[in-house]
Amino acid sequence: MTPSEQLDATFIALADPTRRAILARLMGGEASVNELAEPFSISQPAVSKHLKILERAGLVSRSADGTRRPVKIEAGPMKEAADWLEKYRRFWEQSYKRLDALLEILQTPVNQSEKPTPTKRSDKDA
Amino acid sequence: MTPSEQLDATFIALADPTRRAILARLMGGEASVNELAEPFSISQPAVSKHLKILERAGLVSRSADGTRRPVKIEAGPMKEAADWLEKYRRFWEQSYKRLDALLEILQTPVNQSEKPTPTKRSDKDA
DNA sequence: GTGTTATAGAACGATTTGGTTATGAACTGG
DNA sequence: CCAGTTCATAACCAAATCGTTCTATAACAC
Repeated sequence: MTPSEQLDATFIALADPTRRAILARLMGGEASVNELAEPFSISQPAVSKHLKILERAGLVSRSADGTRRPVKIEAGPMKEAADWLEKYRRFWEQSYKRLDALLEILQTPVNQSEKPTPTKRSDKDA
Repeated sequence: MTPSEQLDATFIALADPTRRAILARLMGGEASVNELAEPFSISQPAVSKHLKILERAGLVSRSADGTRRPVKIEAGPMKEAADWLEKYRRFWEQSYKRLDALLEILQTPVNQSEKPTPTKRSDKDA
């Protein structure tokens, strides 16, 4: 899986409220499929499908334990997604800094700065 | 739009490599639709659709300028998504700490705890 | 064994996505 | 006014999502 495909799978997995709720639930510890299905008022096969999408992204793992398949949260891919977003956090922080700088410049008395559009006025003035 | 729907829209928007590339391109400054379409070898209407999804998530904004509709990146929703992921970053950092603590506990002489699978470790270690 | 429980999978349907081409609307410039 | 540019929209298609119900598998309990 390429890094881009990994990001695809992770963001797709996070783009559903049921799956985010499943992850939130799993932060409290492992859970079986039926335990996960109960509070969501959706059928068990629907939860199995969500788990497959989460598994595809590497966000959860399962361990066979008899008939149970306890689901456990995995952090790795989420960190990659967070790192990706971090790049943009830096960008918009820079933007705010640039905006601050611009506001400061706009408050200084602007007398003789550069002309934005140097229209070729040749004979009338200057 | 509820916060959950906002997160849905944001993660959906980020779950496509073309849209992530568009955002990356926009970090270099505003761009017109055709400028965005060119490097991706997809049609202009396809880019318009991607922009609509990005706009729905509030990740980009457009300003009417004649026939041009320059596209600009917006930081707000991305920050919300990053904050959401941050919660999980804290979780897995805690997990690592708990793992460290567990490993430490496991190295202390365990005498009388419950044993689910009492492997025959009778006299050597402990 | 039989029966129950836990889970996966097949089959189906409605909706959404991501792409296309063709067309229409709005502004620009001669 | 006419022509060209920029962009959005409509119509369409293939594939994926998200849900359902029904069934099959696998392990446990009796």
